[in-house]
Amino acid sequence: MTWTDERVELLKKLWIDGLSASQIATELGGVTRNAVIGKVHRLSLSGRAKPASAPTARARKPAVATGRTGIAPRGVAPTARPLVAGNTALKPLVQTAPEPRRAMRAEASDSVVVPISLHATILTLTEQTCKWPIGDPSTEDFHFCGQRSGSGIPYCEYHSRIAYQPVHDRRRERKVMVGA
DNA sequence: CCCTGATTCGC
DNA sequence: GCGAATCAGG
Repeated sequence: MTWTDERVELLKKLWIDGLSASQIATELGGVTRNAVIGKVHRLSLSGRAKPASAPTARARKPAVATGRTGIAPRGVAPTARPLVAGNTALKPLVQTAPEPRRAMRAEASDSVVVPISLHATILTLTEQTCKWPIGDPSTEDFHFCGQRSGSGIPYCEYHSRIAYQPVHDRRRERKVMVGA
């Protein structure tokens, strides 16, 4: 894949919007997150909202006897305000989020431990983190479970039990949904 | 483990 | 210029 003007523009937009490198890579397609990060640096777009943090010295190699000696100073000028982004992206998703209905009357104390919330936000969710909504979407404390979920499964083991309540709730019908 | 971004350096 | 490999941190 080549970095066409359009792709670069989209990259800039998404990066500024606060998406992670991997998310952008997925969005663009044909590139890895490393490619995205590399490009971001070449474009000097790095450090998008770092008010103040320790310089955290970083060096990949022990710097053996190679020719390099000095460390290129990296002047990071904190200028623009953070401008926090992301809130708007939460709305649409929330509406689609499943309702945690009180279906779990059985305490589900089988063997599954009630997961403690990791306070995952829309930005920290991935394809393998539990997307079970917790709290009131209209309030600040709203978040997602965030537990590790199985590959491709949207919820952790605990919430999957709640989400996928078997229809045969001891009723006479036994339309087993086999197949998958 | 999974994920983040940062950096280096062979290509 | 590009980005895999690697690092450091959460």
